[in-house]
Amino acid sequence: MDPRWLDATEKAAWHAFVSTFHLLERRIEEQLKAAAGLTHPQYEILVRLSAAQDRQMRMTELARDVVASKSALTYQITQLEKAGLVERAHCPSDERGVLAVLTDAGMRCLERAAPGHVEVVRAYLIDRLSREELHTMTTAMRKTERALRSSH
Amino acid sequence: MDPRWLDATEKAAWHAFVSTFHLLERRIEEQLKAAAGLTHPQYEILVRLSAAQDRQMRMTELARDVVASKSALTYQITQLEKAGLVERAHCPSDERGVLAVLTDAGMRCLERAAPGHVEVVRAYLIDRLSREELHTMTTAMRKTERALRSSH
DNA sequence: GCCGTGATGTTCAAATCCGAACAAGAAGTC
DNA sequence: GACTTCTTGTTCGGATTTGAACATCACGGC
Repeated sequence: MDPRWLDATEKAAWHAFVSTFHLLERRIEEQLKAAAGLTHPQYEILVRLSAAQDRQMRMTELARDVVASKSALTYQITQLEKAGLVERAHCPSDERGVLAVLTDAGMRCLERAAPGHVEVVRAYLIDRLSREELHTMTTAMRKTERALRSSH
Repeated sequence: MDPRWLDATEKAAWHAFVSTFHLLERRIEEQLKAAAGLTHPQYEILVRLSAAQDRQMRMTELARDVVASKSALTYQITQLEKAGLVERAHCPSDERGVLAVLTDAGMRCLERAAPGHVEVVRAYLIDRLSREELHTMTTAMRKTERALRSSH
């Protein structure tokens, strides 16, 4: 039986989605590298930690949040630790557990990088969309996110 | 002066966008690897070539289309060449130019992988959105894409 | 024609990501 | 308590990406 191919509208939607993401990702990497010597994954890690209770999070939870594999997170936390932006700590409630803790230097680094980052996200995405469009996009993305997270 | 931070709605939109893309990308990689031993970038290359005049394209143009760096494309074309899915040819009109040409084996490989790929894109994104949502998302993505492409 | 500027594609080292394999601890069952 | 199963985080090898440097060729002005 023949698969249901994508029609022109659907193809356009998919293609625009993928291309735009990659282009935006590039611009973001460029900005973060210049402003604070960070990669996007690293920046995302710092953001989550800064928003977390006591500025710390379990490795697995953090990996889920930033959508990274466990090994990728291990690598990035090691890098951030070398840079003095994050520290590892034992988890009191679980002997196996490791906590990633944001240091003061990490917080300052984040504060230095954040304004320029937000600027880019605004300039190329957020500020170009109406409130209506923004809401629709969020709804759409959430549907897909839920489906993907629940099916694994 | 203080930057205009993202409010809750904007932050939700941005976060949903990034997370969803990464999750979907993972699922796509998984499907393509299982179905045809391809990565997503490789699949995208085959798709463009299959749609191009004479199933061939200049390296630079192809790189722009799939949003890859020149060196990344060189690497992937080499991989696809080893697999017999693509061949390199001299460009008649430009002595420096290189043409990537889709082989018959490449076409067959694409035909084998495509149905399952479309299935995933449908199941997690396209079929979950109304025609209205689809259109809004495309418009939104295009605005950003244009802005990013024109500014570099 | 010649020179300066740009474009094209490749190469290289370094950084990063992934997945599988692994050791260690938690959690549930009997 | 002993056993099985699951979870946690790391390690390792291999694959991929990036950006800079490079050689080659195209193109415009003069």
